[in-house]
Amino acid sequence: MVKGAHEDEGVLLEQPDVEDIQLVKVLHALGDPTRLHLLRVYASGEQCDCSSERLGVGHLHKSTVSHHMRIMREAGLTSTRSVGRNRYVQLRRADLDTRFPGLLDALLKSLEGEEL
Amino acid sequence: MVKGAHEDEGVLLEQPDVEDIQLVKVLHALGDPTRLHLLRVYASGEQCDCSSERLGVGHLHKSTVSHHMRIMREAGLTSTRSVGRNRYVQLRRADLDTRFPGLLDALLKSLEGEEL
DNA sequence: AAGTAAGTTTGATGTGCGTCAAACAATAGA
DNA sequence: TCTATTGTTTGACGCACATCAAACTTACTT
Repeated sequence: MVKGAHEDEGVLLEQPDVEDIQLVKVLHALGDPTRLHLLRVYASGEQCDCSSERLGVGHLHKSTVSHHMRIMREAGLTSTRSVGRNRYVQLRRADLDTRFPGLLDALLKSLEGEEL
Repeated sequence: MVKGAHEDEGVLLEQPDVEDIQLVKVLHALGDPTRLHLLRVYASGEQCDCSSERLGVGHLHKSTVSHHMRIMREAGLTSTRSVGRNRYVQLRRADLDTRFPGLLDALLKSLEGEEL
């Protein structure tokens, strides 16, 4: 229904304002192999459905994945839209670039070819 | 004794090789307010004596500071030389730039004006 | 040699985290 | 209206971590 894609619909889950994003929380959120992997996934795919083998976290319980996504969202890394019974997650690239210029790019570049 | 400064003397404490520095460990090491503060200190002062009010961690026990410095060293962030009964710590700028180009600069820039 | 100073190490403690399982909520489809 | 699906929430468990205190090591000083 509606259209084929999911542009702007859905309800945004709670997330910190740009100016409230704290570096130490961002780094803490990324100091975990699973979440660092998820960062890479969200950086590749524009936005992405959650809890699935497609995220490369099929070995984890869905509640665990949900937990990780909450931490990333509350750290200000990701933005989640709830549409229907799906969640669409995307990186807050613009916000992160505003708050910490160059950091995200450096992180993603550092992540290339990194084993987790 | 010897000369006035401490250029190359001292014994290097154990630290990972450049190619063994893992991003996730670096980020985990920096996902803590105290260690993020220490990063800023080591970035300013070329190298620096440890365990003191001068580090801005006077509220912590010396063993706690030692613990944090060990974690940063084992993550590959810092290099520690033991000379006499002092430790001299410095950022592994070149190594970090080799391993993760642009990351350290972005981190330090993001750290400017950041409250911890 | 004795004492002092700088750090590390070990042990103990409380807290937070990653994980799973089960229960719950909300929505889509029959 | 049932039923299945998607994801969150809560509780429990084990493990890691930040912290302090005390003991230990090493080295400078007198």
